Amino acid sequence: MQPPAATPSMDELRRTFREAGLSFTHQRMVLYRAVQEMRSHPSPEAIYEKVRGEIPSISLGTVYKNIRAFLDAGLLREVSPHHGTLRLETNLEEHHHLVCTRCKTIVDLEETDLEPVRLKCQLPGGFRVDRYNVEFRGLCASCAKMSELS
Amino acid sequence: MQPPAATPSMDELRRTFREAGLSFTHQRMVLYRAVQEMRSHPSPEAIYEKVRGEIPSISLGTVYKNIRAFLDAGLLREVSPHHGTLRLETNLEEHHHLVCTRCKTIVDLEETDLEPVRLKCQLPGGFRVDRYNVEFRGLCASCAKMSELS
DNA sequence: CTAACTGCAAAGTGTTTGCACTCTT
DNA sequence: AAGAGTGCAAACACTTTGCAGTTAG
Repeated sequence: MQPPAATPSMDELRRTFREAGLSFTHQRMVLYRAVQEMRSHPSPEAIYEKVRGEIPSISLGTVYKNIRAFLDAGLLREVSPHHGTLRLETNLEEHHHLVCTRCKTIVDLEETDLEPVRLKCQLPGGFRVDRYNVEFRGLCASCAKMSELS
Repeated sequence: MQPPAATPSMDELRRTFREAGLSFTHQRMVLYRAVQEMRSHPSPEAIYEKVRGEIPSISLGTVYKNIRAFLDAGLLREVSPHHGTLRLETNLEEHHHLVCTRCKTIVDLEETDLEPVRLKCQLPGGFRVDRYNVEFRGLCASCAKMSELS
């Protein structure tokens, strides 16, 4: 269901890091490989636990610093643009979201603004869906304008 | 674009709270109305700021406790099931998510598993979409089984 | 040799909890 | 009167930051 997650060779990694402007350290390499091997959308803590098997002396701070470096370099992404603070929803109807990834503004789209989403495949065994929601990510008008100026 | 957000009358609120098993207090009422008036998916902090205009002595703790009460009662929802902890994404391709709201597991669906999402309307002025992602929420097989037992 | 990275500990956020007091029912 | 809710402060969980020592380029 996922591409085979071919663990990249040392040399490929060297290049990847260099292109991202990151120097090649043992910790960094092990961290990167660990995340690639975990197909499970891991948390920093989960990555830390896994990597400790290989580098027992690694610190959680290093894990966080490297995750941030990977994110900034576009080597990794965050699942949700709203981790960090709780955001509340008043509209209990089925609806969708337009999210500005810069200022975090959320705008609702009504369900009827979209053609219904249709699955072409079966869902993984036994998963019971309650509802779905489409999230469009991008920049709102004012953030888009600001980013053009730079 | 949103239903008129008719601020509920005192009596309607009394009933709403009673049905939710919540007693009717001044703070609660002002909080609830404030959230309904803010069509902006507010954070707890934003709600606190707004409500302080009306009840300067209210505490942030009370705001959090009431938000939790509203969430538990289904009067409010969280925008993201993953606020709280950073979750990382290895798959940089366009794809979608199946999320178990109980154990927070995330499973990827490939883009080709879905018919393309089609908008029936214009996006609000000037919004620039980079990508979109469909999030199916529900219970995974094992969590579904566990919840049947209770 | 210099700049970047690591480990550790301290500081920051955002959120929950415990407790004495007050208000709703 | 009993139970629920409030305010305040302390405790927590998650994440970032600062710094001295180490390593990569």
